[in-house]
Amino acid sequence: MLTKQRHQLILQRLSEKKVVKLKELVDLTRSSESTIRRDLTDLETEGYLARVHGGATLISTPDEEPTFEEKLDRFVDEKVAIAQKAATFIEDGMSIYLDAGTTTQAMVPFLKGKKIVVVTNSLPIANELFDLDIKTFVIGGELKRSTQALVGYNARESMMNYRVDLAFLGMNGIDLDAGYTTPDPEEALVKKTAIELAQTSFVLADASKIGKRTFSRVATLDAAQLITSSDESMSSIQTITKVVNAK
Amino acid sequence: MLTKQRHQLILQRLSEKKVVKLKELVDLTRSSESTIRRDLTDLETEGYLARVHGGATLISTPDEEPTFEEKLDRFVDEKVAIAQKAATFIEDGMSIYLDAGTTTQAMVPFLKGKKIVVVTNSLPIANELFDLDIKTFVIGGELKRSTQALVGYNARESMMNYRVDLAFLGMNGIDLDAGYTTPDPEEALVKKTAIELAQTSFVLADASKIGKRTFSRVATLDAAQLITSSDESMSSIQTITKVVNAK
DNA sequence: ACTAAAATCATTCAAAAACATTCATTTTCA
DNA sequence: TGAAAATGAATGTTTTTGAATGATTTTAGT
Repeated sequence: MLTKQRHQLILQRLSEKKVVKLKELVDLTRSSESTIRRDLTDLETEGYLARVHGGATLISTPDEEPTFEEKLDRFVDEKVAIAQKAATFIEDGMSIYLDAGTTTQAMVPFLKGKKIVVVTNSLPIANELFDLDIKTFVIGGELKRSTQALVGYNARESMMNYRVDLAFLGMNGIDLDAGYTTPDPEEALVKKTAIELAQTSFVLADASKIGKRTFSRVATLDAAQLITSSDESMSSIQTITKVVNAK
Repeated sequence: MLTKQRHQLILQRLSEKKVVKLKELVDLTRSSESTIRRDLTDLETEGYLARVHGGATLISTPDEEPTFEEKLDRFVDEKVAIAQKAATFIEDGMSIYLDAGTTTQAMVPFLKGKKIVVVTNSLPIANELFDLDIKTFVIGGELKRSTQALVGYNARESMMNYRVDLAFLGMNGIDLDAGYTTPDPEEALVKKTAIELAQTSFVLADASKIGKRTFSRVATLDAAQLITSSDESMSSIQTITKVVNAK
């Protein structure tokens, strides 16, 4: 593989994911660690990226260190764009399911004023919806520590009482072969159930999730439309399910 | 996971929750305590957060005044006394139900460290339990505006999946003739169900509720023990059910 | 208020991961 | 063909990490 091509690949991957691991690039380009290291050093001296231990990240703004708020914003930008796009599918009178997760949570502000009913398994989302005065149903279940989501068998049981028009799900892995995947089996069960009870399902995922596969299988790609802002592998996924570009 | 990524996760969580516990971040990032401590010290020196004992907090958190309502509540001391008394009935290994309400919520601090399982229909209580690291199940249902409680038919359905040793309920009216009453029929349904599925039930009520009667009948007085700090009409109620004095 | 127990903390250390550097080999291109 | 450039492996060094230890703070009980 030509040096130019590798550099191109690296920068592309970086612009999508904000940070890349060295090992990741080794796999991606099928070249040695040494080579990737050299590439990263070169690209750094050319000002395209910043090396960090374990890989590289996008360069910070040229003039000044971004403030705390700005950094957060940049991190959230992609999620918000996806969330906003997702919210456009919601019409007055609909009932929707909002899965736990930062991307789906980003949808909440865009629901303001809509005459809808929301079902969710996320405590933070329920709290936000409460503030927005939106009719909200919370499913039962065990409160999971890391994500403040309600999961497990009881959650599934409780969900079966609802039917929604649209379901919006976060996802950790989207892969052509593996389909939609997430690390925790109990969360996977909840997501799976959500897809079952919704008329139409959407998966919200930023570019970093595309091509990834994690432990628990949720569904095949055709079970839900994908809303993302990644161009990468869009074309191949599009042969299986509908893909919405949030840009 | 790359250091940069951890830092971003930490800042993101922090901006959402205002304060984070170290343990929480360990769960979230799946890295060791040591690593998180190092991250926090780094981020602190970079000026992104302030470390506090047990975790970290946003740099400029204007500490919230106790709300108008809280200040106005003359019964706050009484509530705490009742809550503390109620908590003494809970032993390790038990499963308990905590009804939504300020008095039952006051029990939560007294649960710290107990090896129990809690079922609740209250979002605020679930949030507090989350911080205390107590195994928590939330029942499903509609989120009621005024109390942030989950109520209604679906709540009842969802509750039927659990069996608890003890149930602790708030109540608006305790009257010799009318029994236990509460204003909202949907909440009454939930309370009634809780009493059904618990082996032993307790009603927590300050003096202001004694002798009152409100719209919806929950149960007769003998269906639950009463924990109160009122001497008034204690004697007459005692002929019907067990009364615990919290003083 | 005081003491004991528990939780959290800073510090240290060894293992693991990632690193820069060197060098022999392969590729490229004149 | 031969020199320059690029590559990958080998080496020893540095950084990062998680566990262990004891110190410190917080909490609970009297």
